[in-house]
Amino acid sequence: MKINTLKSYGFRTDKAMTTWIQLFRSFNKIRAKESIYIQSFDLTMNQFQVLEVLYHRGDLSVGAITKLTMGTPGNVTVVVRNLKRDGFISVIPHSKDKRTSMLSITPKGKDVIEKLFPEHAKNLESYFEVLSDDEMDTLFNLLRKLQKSH
Amino acid sequence: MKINTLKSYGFRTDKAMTTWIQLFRSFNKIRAKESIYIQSFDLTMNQFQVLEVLYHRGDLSVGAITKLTMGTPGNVTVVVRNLKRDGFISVIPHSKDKRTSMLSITPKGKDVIEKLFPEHAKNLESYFEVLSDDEMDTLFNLLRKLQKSH
DNA sequence: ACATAATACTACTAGTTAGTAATAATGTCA
DNA sequence: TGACATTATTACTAACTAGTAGTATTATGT
Repeated sequence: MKINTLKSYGFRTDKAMTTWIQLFRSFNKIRAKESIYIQSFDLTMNQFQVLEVLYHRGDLSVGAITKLTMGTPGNVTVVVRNLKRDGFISVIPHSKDKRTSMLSITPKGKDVIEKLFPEHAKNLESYFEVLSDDEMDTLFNLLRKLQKSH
Repeated sequence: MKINTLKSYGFRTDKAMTTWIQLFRSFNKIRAKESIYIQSFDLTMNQFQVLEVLYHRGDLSVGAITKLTMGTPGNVTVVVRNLKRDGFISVIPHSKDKRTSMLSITPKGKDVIEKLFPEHAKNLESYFEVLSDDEMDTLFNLLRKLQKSH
């Protein structure tokens, strides 16, 4: 058993790495908790995300969902297939462009989102409880700056 | 096509939700980019994470890796199986406790980490380029506070 | 008409989860 | 104390979901 000393890669690099680790942990902890809540409604996080975007934005193509959920066309296809199978969404063929079609949330899909969303929102609020209003604003702005820069 | 108005769930709840979205986007963008780099060495992000922790911390059990990588015993088992198959790690049985064993990085595994890590670190640095030293400190502290509170 | 672009799918591999098996540690009582 | 039962720990398996690379189909531009 040998411990390799964690060598330094320079001031800014080390700073970026430790910040990245905190970002990773924060994201993971919150997502893991919400995942458990969402699964009590028999949805995976990916399925929830697709359903939620269809609920809030209206009918969308696979491509549009891909962009909004930051997925890839391949995995959205799979998630959509499972949502169709379970009756949460339906497909409306496009009249002109035969490559694409619109996906639409069904009453069953709407129902489950309406049931789970308010508590989902409350859960998120509770995870951020430790931060003051100002701190949350600062965090929001820094993350936004980070995220927009690439 | 019907747009459901995004209703408000209250000041703090809305704030938490928008901050969560930024956290999600920041994490995803960085992870997606690094994933492409890591894959050019024929490793998935999960495989890289396990290998990296074995490189930096020395031999570990599945349970220890699970904690350090925030995974679950089941998925670490699978990742470890693939790393074994590809010759990146080897298994040392525990003398006393027959339930567990130690995992150890092989020379081949060490080699690939040493090849990819310096540029990985530089990549991370570049993603955080847009933030000043002070901003990065603030971001680090806020994320740490968030992450430790649950 | 031909080349290029856009769209989403399929097939394959990896990851995730719930449930379980194996082993070890602890408790109970004669 | 020793035998047995109970509980805890550890990690695996099986079944399902997600992710990726490559491809087929349709549309658009020249």
